[in-house]
Amino acid sequence: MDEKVAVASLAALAQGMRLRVFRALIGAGPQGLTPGALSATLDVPASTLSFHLKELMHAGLVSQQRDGRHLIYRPSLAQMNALLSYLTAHCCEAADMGTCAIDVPLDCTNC
Amino acid sequence: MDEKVAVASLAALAQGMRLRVFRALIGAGPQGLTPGALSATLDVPASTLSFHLKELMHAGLVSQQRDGRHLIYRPSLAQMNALLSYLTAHCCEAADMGTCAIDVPLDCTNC
DNA sequence: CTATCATTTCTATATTCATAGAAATATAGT
DNA sequence: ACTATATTTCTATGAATATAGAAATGATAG
Repeated sequence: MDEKVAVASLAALAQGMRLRVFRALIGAGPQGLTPGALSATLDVPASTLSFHLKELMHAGLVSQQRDGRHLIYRPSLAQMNALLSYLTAHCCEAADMGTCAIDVPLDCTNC
Repeated sequence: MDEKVAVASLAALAQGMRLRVFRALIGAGPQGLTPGALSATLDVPASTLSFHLKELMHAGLVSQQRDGRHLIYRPSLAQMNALLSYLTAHCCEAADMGTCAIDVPLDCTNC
């Protein structure tokens, strides 16, 4: 994960509708969801949803697979993990307080 | 953490300069850094830096404390933890694959 | 090969954001 | 009080983004 990708990923999530889409996919897990299901659940026009799914794809946060005339979108858990790690990496490194035991999640109670 | 706050937090981090500022603060840990130090390290004009610090403050991702004529900015680890939890909550809940053992981080290898 | 369904791309409009110079504010030392 | 230092607010300009209707694409069944 480099800064460019991290910024793109964060920007992808930094928008109400997209965050709802992504969380719905996280909730669905590996079985994923179709745009149709998302559109119905989240009550959003198909074209608007498609715009947001494209943003999430571009950021690498979701993947797409065709199944007949449906598309299945799934969360890219590896990419999400990489992002979380990037955000919390090197926590308290400059604080010279000995080892900071945490990595992800970032509790840092012992810093 | 609610959606509004999550979006604001993500938007605060979804910008190159702000992400660099935040990561520098994460690296510094609880001892924090002054705008002067950040400005020098990141090679950014004071006014631009101030704009970004204000955004991070608004999002609740950093805190501010005056120390003489310096200000000290520190990362708000609790807020950051809340954000990470929000992003990864309910992972695979709809996937009816039994318990998904993960919380944060989001490994989800057993989903 | 036509009808239908699922989804995307095109298009336009309205809104929001990043940058950095210059001026203003706050604190401390003399 | 006066000066120096640290930091913020003001201001203007240039650039990026969200929305949703209408048209286009891709896939299947009859």
